[in-house]
Amino acid sequence: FNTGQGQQLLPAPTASKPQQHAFGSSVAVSSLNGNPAKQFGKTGGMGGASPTPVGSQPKAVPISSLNPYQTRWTIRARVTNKSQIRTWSNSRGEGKLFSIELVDESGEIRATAFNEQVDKFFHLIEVNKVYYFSKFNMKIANKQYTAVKNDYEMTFNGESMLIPCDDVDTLPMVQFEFVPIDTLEALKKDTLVDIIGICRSYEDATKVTVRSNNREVSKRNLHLMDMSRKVVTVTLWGEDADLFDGSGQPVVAVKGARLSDFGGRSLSVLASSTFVKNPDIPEAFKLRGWFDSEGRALEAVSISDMKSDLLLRDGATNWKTLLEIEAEAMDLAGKTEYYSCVGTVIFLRKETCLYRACISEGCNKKVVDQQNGFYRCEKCDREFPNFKYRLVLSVNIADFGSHRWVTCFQDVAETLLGQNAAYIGELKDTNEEAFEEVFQQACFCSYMFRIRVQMETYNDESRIKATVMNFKPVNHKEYSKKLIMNIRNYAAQLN
DNA sequence: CCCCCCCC
Repeated sequence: FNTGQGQQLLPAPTASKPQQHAFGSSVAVSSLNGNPAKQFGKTGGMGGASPTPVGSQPKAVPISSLNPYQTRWTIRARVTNKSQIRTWSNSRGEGKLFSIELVDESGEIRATAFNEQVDKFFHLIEVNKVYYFSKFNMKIANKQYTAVKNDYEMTFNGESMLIPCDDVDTLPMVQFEFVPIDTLEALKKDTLVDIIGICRSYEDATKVTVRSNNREVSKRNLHLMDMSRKVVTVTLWGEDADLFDGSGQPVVAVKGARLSDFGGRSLSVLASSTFVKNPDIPEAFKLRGWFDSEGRALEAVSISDMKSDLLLRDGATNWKTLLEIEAEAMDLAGKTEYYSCVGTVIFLRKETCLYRACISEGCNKKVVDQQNGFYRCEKCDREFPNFKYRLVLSVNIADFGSHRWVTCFQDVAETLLGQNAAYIGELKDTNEEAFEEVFQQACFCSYMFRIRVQMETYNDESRIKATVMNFKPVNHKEYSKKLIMNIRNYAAQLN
């Protein structure tokens, strides 16, 4: 067993970072998989080839001192999270993996095991237990995918060793860095955040069918409120959704929830997130006290059910240029994205914008002219003596870098054209000049658009399907501010 | 070497 003692004489690059004591809170997590590790005690190595000599105690360095340039070290850390085993298959190959999250007094780090290492180590590791870890590979962590606060990650290899250690009370539990709910609006979509709130209310679990794989999965929304007086909707998935009991308005803490821009701002609890009900931490007690004394009486102001026009506010969300939308559509693969963009209407496809729709309430299906004064709706399986015009308007919008066809349905198209569908239909049938005029008026106007983008595939050919959800006139003051911010950000990237 | 995490 190598203690890596020499390493401690070297400067530890991150040991003096304030982050090591910046952790707000620490909590024990109950293990989700009842999979007790064998207790080899201090003298037996697990997984490694060489046993530890009797009576010797590995000398541990702080997690915060780990880096890719020093390899002979041992850390002593508590396992605060352990994933399930997952398989993957992509162009670079396939395999299986699991990962764990480790905490000591100095910080935290994630470790991932692949393939043979999964077979060797998965069953030996138990959540909340403390182990000595040595002989791991180190690599740069991709912060995009983890809420664990470390620049590096450990990877299990054939030499890796872990030795169970009697629990050390001084070792912290899960580490949170909570952000107040009212600050979520300013954060980028997809950011991973730690959140704590009172579960003020919660919905029943429902089944949803996942578009990409046609699988059914449970989901359940919770509504969390914190001392910023704001409420955010947090979605649980699968078994977590089915098993959650929110009775008694418990405190809920999540490490590594993903920020979405649905409804404004909402959160999704991922498989990699750590979810804790009524955590034993000071923030939870403070929140409980605040809620019981005053929070409960406050009106719930949600950041997750913004009116759609508010989604066009700057900072609300996901601004892109048309080029960026196009570039990102490539890896959309069956998923849906929402973007905000500024563009100018450069063309309207007026010839095909109207269709004759079924008049029964809420149907709107296209009807077939029976040439006998009646119009047949296949969906309703009925014939009617009349129809109503509805709009499906293809609009070409342009910005400085690109242009794109987008679809506007009924209400959005009526607003864009400044006339209702019935009137436009009437003009088409009776006054071609006035009909033309409507479209000329609508052309070359600039707007802030909220656009839904999906990748559609017809016989092996993919194309971008874009729908305008809503739009509003360009607020030039707001837009200029945003452009100036972009320039600052680009300049910062160059440095 | 993963990094999918779903739905409105």
